[in-house]
Formats: sequence, C-alpha cells, structure tokens
Amino acid sequence: MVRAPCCEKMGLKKGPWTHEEDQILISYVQQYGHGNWRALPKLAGLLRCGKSCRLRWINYLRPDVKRGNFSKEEEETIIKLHEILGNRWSAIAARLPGRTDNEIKNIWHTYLKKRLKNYQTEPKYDSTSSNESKSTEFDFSTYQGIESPGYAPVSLQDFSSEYSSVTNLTALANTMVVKDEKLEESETLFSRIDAQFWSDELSGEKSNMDSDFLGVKDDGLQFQISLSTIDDSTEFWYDLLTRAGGQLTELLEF
DNA sequence: AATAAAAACAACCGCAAAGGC
DNA sequence: CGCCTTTGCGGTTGTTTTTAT
Repeated sequence: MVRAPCCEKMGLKKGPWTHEEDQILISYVQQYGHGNWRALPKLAGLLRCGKSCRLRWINYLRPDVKRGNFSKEEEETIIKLHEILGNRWSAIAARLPGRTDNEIKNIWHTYLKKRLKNYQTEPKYDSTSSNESKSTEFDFSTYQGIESPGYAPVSLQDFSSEYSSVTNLTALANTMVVKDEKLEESETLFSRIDAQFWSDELSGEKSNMDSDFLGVKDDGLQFQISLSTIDDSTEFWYDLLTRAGGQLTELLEF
C-alpha cells in the first residue's frame, strides 16, 4: 500500500506559493519565530504542511537570502568545494553566505556540471603545454620538503609557501607525510581533508572562516590554521589534490 | 507568430539524524 | 535505552521561462 503524501491526506495545499501565503509566513515568523515548523502553519493560518513552510522560508523568504545570478567567484567556489565535499549541498551552502543548498544544487545540475565536464576535457594545469602533460602521477618535486615518492616528510608551511594567499598556515605538529599508494577509494583523502578543515566535529574552536582555529584530531594531534578566506584554502587544497592525480592516498601528520 | 525542446527554478518526497521524553 | 516526533538533507519531480526552429 502506497502511503499518501502528508500534505494531500490532510487536505493541505501543494505547489507554488502565492504572494499572500508568503506574506502570512513572513509576518508570522517575524513576530513569533519558527520554533516548531509542524505547528507553525496551523498557528499562522496557512493551509500548508510544516515541511513546505520551512522550505519556503529557508530557500526564498529568509531576509538574508541572496537572490540573483551567481558571480564568477561563487561559481568557482562551488566547483572547488564540490570537488572536495561532493554532493553535500548544505555544507557547500554554509560557505557561500546568502546562498541555499537548493539553489546551489540547482545551479550545479543545470549549469556547472556541464561547464565542468567541458573544462575537464581540456588540460587543467598549464594550458600551454601538450595534452599528455596532464599526468596522473603526483609530482612530488612540486612541493618543497618532499624528498621522494613514499614517506617523505614535508611541513605544512612548506606547502603553503607556494601559496602566498594562504596566510599563516601552521601545523603545530609541524610535519606531514605524503603516502604514495594507489588510490583505492577516492573518498579516503577527501574525507581526511574534510575532517581537518570543514567538519564541525573538530574538537577545537572554529568561530568563523576568517579566524584561526585549533583542531584536535581523534589521534590527539593538534594543529592550528588561519584562513584568510575560504577561497584561498579551497584553492590550496584543490590544487594539491588535483596535482595528486589519484595517486596520493593519505595526508598524515606524525 | 506558433510551438517544441531545453534550461532554469521551485517545491516535494523519503530517509536519516537529532532531540525529547 | 527505546520510542516517537521534529528537523534537515539530498534526490527527484513538476512548473515556468527561455531559446531554437
């Protein structure tokens, strides 16, 4: 037996919101807030389910929602964050003030995915060189402090020195290992990076993206990072990961 | 100008996580 | 601890708008 949709079975309205409904929702939330979405429509006098009200508010009516076209910078940021975070739209949206996960998801499916596909058919780095130059090997010589493929120690500062826009990137543990193994699960590296830089599960402090924060990984290692902007750090990791070309499996501190 | 196709956008649905009791 | 409710997320679908023929 197929379960009837929640709204229909209650005789609630579905589909596009009218201006009147918007006004009712806005004035109600402004006056009373939205403590309980399920109860809200009844209290506000809307023939909608709470889920629908929440979505309408989050994606459209919220005062801090930025409407209009995405800037080039925003598009680039989405592409790079998607490379790192995958389809975690809310996580991506959290790094783009005023943009919603739904909006980002839409623009990804309708535009950026195609753009990226075209982009990937061309050499990603050094467009002046031949097509064969896009190696799948990780070029260890690219980074200072890496002596050879394998277990080559390299400091985070060494990584960041190539990126002047990344300010004060300091690892308290000071040393990293780049482990050279075949990439079995592409998510392995990304999840580690994510855990270090993006996850709220860090036991350290991360008040906002402009501030220093101190992270403590589950193995007890501490590290301190100062990010000038989200774009800078994204650029840094995006570049590093892309250059890894599928060969870099782990980034470990020790 | 009409209409079909494609693109863009808004909204819905199911599921899982979180929170309260 | 387990159950129930609520919330949030991501996938998907439906509707509207734009573009091409």
